[in-house]
Amino acid sequence: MEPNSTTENRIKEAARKIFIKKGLAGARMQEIADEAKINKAMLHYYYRNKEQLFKKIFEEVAAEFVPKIFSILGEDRPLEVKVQDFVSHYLDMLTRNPFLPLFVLSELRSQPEFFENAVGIKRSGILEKLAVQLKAEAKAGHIKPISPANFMANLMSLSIFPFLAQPMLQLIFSMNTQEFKNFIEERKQLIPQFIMSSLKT
Amino acid sequence: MEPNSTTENRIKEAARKIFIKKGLAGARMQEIADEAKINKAMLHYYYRNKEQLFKKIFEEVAAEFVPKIFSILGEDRPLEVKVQDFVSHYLDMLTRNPFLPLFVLSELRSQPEFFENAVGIKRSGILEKLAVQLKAEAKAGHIKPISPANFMANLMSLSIFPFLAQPMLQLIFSMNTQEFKNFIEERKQLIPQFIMSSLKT
DNA sequence: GTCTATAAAGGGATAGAC
DNA sequence: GTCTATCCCTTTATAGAC
Repeated sequence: MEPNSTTENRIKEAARKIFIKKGLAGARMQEIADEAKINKAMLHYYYRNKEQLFKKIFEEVAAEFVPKIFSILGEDRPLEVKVQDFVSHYLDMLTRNPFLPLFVLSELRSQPEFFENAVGIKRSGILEKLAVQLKAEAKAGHIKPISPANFMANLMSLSIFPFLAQPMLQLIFSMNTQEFKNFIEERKQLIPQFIMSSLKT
Repeated sequence: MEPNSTTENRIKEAARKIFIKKGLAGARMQEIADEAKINKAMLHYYYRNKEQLFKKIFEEVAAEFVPKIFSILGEDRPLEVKVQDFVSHYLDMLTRNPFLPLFVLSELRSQPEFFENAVGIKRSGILEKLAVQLKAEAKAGHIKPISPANFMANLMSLSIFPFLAQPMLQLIFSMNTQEFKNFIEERKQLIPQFIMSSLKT
C-alpha cells in the first residue's frame, strides 16, 4: 500500500481516480469504496455524501489544471523562454495526468460555480504582466500585436487539445499509445516554434 | 411546435439536447420525455432502451463533428485558402453547436467503439492528399516541413479548444457571452494567420 | 473508526388498457 | 401509437452493533 496510507488519503486517491475516469454522474460510491479497499459506509463517515466528496476532489484537481505553472508566464524573462518553459512543464504534467483536462472542462460546464475558488490566475496579476510584455514587445517591433486572450487561447489550445482528443487522434492517425507519447514529446519543441513563428513581424 | 413534429423527431431532438448537455450517465429518460412532451414509455417504444437511443444520437452528432467540412482539406486548392475556408465554416458550425465538442470527446473517451463508424475521414483519402500537398509545398520552399498529424492537430486545437474551454475563458478574461462570440468571430481571421505565419520559411 | 444490514430514493423498463 | 400504473434493480444514505 501507499506510504501515507490513512483511510482518508486512500479515499481521496480512490475518489480522484474514479471521478476523473467516470465523472460525477458516472461514478459509483461502491466503486470508489472498492478502489480504496474500504467499506462504503466509510465514505459517508468522512464525507457526508457524494456531492461533498466530489466537490472536494474537483477543487483540488481544478487547482492543478490552472496550475502554479501559469506563474511562469508572469516572470521577468523573454517571451520565448517563458513559452518554452510553460509548454515543457505543462505537457509533462498532462502526460502524467492525461484525463485531467477532459474531467475539469466537462464538470466545469455543468458546475461553473465550483471553479471560481480554484482559479487564482485572475487575482494573481499574471495576466496584467503578460499584457504589458506583449504590448512592449509589439511596440519594439519584436512581435506582431496580439491580445492576451488570443495569446493564451493559442498557447493552451495547442498544449491541451491533443490530450482531450487523444482517442480521436490515435484513431485518425493510426497511432498506438507509445506513438502518441512520442507525438506529444515532439510537440514540446514544435509548439513554442509555432507560437513564436506566428508572432514574427 | 416544430415543423416536422412527428413523435420520433421530437424524441430525437429532445434526446440530442439532453444527452449533449448531461452525457449518457447524467441524462434521465424522464427528462428527455419531458423535453419531448411525451410519455416516458414512448421512448422505450421507439428505442428499446437508453443505450440504443444514445447510440443513435451519438452517431449522428459524431458525424457532424468530423464533418463534411473536412473534405475542404482534400480539395485541389492553395493551402492558405483551404485553411481559411475550413476555419470559417467550422467556427460557424461550432458557434451554432458550442457543446458539441465536449460531448463527442467525453463520450468518445468511454465509448471509443461508437466512433469508428462515424469517422469517414480515415477512409476518405483526405489525409493522403493533404500529406502530398504539405510535402510538395515544403519541397518548393513555400512552407516549413510539417507532418499531417501536427498540421491537423494545430488546426483543430486552435479552432475547437476555445469552445471546450468557453466557461474558463469567460471567467479568466471576464467576457460575457456576446464578448465571447466576438472573440470567436475575430479568431476566424486570426487562426489562418497564425497557421500560415507559423509555416513561413 | 469500522463494519453489516437495511432503509429510502431514484430511475430504467414493462404490462396492459385504450 | 399513446397512456397510466407499476415493477424491480441499482445506488445513495443511514442505523446501530462492535
